Amino acid sequence: MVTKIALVEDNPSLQRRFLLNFSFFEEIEVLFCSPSGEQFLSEIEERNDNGHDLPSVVLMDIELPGITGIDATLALKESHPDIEVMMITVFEDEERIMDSLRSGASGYLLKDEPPEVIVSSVAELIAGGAPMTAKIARKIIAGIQSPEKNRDKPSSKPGFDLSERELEIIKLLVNGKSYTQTAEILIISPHTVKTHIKNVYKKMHVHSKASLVKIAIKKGII
Amino acid sequence: MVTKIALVEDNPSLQRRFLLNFSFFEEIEVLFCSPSGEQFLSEIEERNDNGHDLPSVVLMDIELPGITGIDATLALKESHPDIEVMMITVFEDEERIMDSLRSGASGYLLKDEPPEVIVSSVAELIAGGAPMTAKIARKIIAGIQSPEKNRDKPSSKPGFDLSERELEIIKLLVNGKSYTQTAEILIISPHTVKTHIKNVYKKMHVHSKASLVKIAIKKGII
DNA sequence: TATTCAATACCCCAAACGGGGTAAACTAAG
DNA sequence: CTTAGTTTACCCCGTTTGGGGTATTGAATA
Repeated sequence: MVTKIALVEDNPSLQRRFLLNFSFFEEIEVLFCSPSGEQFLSEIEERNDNGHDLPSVVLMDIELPGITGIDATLALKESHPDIEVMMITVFEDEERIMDSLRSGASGYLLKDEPPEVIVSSVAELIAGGAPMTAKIARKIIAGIQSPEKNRDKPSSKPGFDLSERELEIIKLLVNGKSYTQTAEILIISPHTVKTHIKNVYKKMHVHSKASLVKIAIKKGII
Repeated sequence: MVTKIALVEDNPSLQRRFLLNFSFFEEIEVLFCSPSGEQFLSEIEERNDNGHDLPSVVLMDIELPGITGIDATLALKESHPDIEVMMITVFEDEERIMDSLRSGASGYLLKDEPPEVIVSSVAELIAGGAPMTAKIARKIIAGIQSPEKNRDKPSSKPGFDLSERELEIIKLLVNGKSYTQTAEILIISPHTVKTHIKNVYKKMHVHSKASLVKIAIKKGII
């Protein structure tokens, strides 16, 4: 069975290296490769709308121009919870590992893993596993056992490149306020609130308040 | 300054004891006393709609007929985050204490506290404090330091006396589905989905999907 | 048996929401 | 000085949601 995957990687040479490596494995088909989280999410939306193939697995870099791979994962999982995400990155700090898993990634590998390991990890992921090295597994256990690092920050920072005003409006909406009520509280026109929300939806790649609330809570914008 | 409070207590003799005790303190005015969480929430909604006085502080029992005081607190905080809640109960298990605090209660006293302590705790609560006995404070620290008891159950059980079908529909809505999509997935009419949601809203005392999503996540109906 | 409850489905209607525009005023950065 | 970004505000449109009903069926229970 051929597994369709997508890459999110901004470094062109690494991108080429991945594509070359995967070309030797016929069980893997790379559908597309995006250089940023935003472009990746747009590509997914477009394919979804046009009825084109979607990947079963996404190999996601963390450090990217624009939104992080962690936020991109959060947004992807909101609209496509069935697509599996494996982080492939140079970072191995507890913080980013835990944030990735909380965002919905199921695997976590380092960039220097040999191609065979990455390919077999993709298979493991589809089989329902959670591929990662022993070293990373140990850090995850540590992360779970240190509650101070879990509390008060469900994920990382605000993220998604939102402006102050946008965050302010999100907080009110998440707390159950309508556009009209939010407008009254901030003493601006309801049209303005709507404009802000439209921009927020574009930035976060969501299409409803329910999804906004879910992601906002996960990211701790409570 | 007179502080307006409300009581939620089903035991009639305890109810009378509280009312009698508070009558000796002119800084406390008991607006009303409800024998169940549902009746309390309805009373709050009615007063809010009619422009009548709302309490600044609610003394909440946990064990109640119908929904628990913890769920009543969760629902109250969703619509009125400024109303302070102090649990007054016979329970002192870590589980219920933590659940109460997660639901939004700021104080936690035992029913055998002398009236002066309760009255001064109300003042402390309004001043921004978190009144509780040393014994309970110690249990809270323990609760925070035991992550196994935090994970996978943000609060207690489903709660709110929801039926299986209602829970099923809530899960879909919280995951971003519209009424129509939910109806298609469950192979029922969108009218039926709406009927269920109307019933859920009544049970949970919310009036929007955003609030539903928030409470559902807090209670782990994810 | 009678009654209650869960689940189903429809009616009506007004308000809220989501997405597509355009555009002005102001600030900050190049 | 020009460009980019933020905040403000309006237009259009169709869809979704929330709240008020009523009503039938089947299962469980008093």
